[in-house]
Amino acid sequence: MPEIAEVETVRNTLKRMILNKKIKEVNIIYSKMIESDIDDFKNILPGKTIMDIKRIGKWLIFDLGKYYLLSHLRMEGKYFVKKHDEEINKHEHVIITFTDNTDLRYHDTRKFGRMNLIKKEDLYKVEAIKKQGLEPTDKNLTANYLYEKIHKKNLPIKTILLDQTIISGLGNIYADEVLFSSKINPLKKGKDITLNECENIKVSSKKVIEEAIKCGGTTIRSYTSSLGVTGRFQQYLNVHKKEGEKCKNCGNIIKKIKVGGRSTYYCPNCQKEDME
DNA sequence: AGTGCGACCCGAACGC
DNA sequence: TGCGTTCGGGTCGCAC
Repeated sequence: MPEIAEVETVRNTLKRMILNKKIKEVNIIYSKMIESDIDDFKNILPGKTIMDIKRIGKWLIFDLGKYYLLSHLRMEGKYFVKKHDEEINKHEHVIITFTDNTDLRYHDTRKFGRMNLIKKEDLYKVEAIKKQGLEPTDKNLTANYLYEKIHKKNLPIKTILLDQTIISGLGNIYADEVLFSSKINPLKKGKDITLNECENIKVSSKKVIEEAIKCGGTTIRSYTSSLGVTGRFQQYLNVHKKEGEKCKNCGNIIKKIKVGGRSTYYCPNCQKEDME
């Protein structure tokens, strides 16, 4: 599933492929994908040039000059660059055609992804963007910042790590990996997390995300990043999707549980419940 | 305010 | 084998 490392990989790949291309026309096949006005989307995009591609948390941001096109891939969103005359795949929902007759095609089997065309000055009026917390690589992400955000919360730390308003960009895969690396039980409540553990979470999230970005992200289940790029990080996963396998650290069997409705993998020995 | 949970989707995995 | 059912996963919105 696209988490911060996957989105970053998509961003870098797309920058190489479509930067400076000029939009000729837009074909919206599945209109629920577009959160902003559909007519604006069709009318404003033609003539615009892809000036830059940025990212905030898991949001991909196409810089079009006066406008930003925001794109959230949710679980299975991908981009492909194809020739305009290639047959349209049934999971391709939005097609942006450039003046050189290549397409940027948004592909999403689950149709969960969303796009939003906004004026640049309105970026921080978008609620989801405004609320984004600090990224794992942000220098301002400190143990104290985390401690302040979570020490009154009664929620399991796993659930807290998925909250984008605290740390931005972690999803279900990396949250499990960060907790394993921090040796914290996923069910431990926010209010029971010590400052020292916050330091471990900070260090681990930075390490896990930087490694994952270096590998081009994780390819798991149906998720492959765009353009045939296959992430290599899955071979470095320690717990996620490893139920029944031996912990690489201690040899105990990795367990799978549900936390806040989400599948959660952990080592019951390395991440004991009563450990501080 | 904080928390919990269903809805959104549909391919894959599972159960019989 | 074939069919019906359940699951998963990020985020939002609503209920408590």
